Amino acid sequence: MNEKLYSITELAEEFDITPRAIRFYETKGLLSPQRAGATRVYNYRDRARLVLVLRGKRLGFSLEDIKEYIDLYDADRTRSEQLAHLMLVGRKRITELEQQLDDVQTTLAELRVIEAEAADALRARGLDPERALAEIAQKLLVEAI
Amino acid sequence: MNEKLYSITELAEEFDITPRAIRFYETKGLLSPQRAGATRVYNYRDRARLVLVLRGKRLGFSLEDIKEYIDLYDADRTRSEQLAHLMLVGRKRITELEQQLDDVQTTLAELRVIEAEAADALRARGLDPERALAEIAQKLLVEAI
DNA sequence: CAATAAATTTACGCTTACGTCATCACCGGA
DNA sequence: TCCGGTGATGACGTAAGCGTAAATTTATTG
Repeated sequence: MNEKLYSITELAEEFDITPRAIRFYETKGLLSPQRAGATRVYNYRDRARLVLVLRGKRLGFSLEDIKEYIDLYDADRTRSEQLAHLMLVGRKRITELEQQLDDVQTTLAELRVIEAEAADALRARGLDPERALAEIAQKLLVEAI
Repeated sequence: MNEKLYSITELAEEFDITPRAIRFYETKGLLSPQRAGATRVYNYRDRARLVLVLRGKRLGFSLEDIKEYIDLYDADRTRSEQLAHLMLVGRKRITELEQQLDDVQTTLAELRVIEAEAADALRARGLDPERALAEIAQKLLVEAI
């Protein structure tokens, strides 16, 4: 059986992004699908790279940083020097991410306190926080139309 | 005793930001210091608002979100609505950060695999990974000069 | 009081990550 | 053969959050 292929809009819909974004990632060297004529055709490897790109974005990385990260996977491992370099860069990234992990946890703790305080304040006014939340979410939705 | 007052540069230096940033926050309605003639003069309340702004930024909120939060104490909407809105925005951010936490951990695991595989590959070549690492780090350092 | 230093306003610039046309080509179906 | 849909390629637009002059006024200091 042939491997599964995807069109640009199929991928876009799957990940809830636009074809424009996918093309943009390509101009930045993050993707490089085959072409059938001029039409882009994505295989599972391209799809996997896209997944990495989107995860990097959620982590708050720039596309340039993401490119460096992805390039680690594809790094040349034939020369000892390259392997050592890979270890070096990998360790650096690990250190950075460990710091980020710490930051995120601290921030999360702080946000949970804020949320709890807001809920308390609403209850002190005789309101059910969840209901109040649902109502304002609804209101903002309506206003947006 | 009169309350303590601050110039724009004093505040800027204290919080390690630029006067330009502080003026920018003002144009966005986040601060509204008194004026002595044309010169901005900040009191402790203005300073407290600035602290809130910077905290909000640390937590990853937009200046617009931060404005909503700060206006909690001014209220043009009802206070309950503001509180509910705060909860809403806070929860959204919490969800994002929880996802980030997950992503960071996944990425860390992957990087550790890459690092370990590189180390193995080096050992398979009869090299000590730590030495190889130290050597290439040294080499890159020298090249940088 | 002259020379700096500090502040103000105005306004254009910059970067990242796309959004949004406009124009054109191509492919399959009625 | 004409049409609708999909895709491609420019190219300009946009939003956030300031940076960076430039031109001027205001304060401070020797």
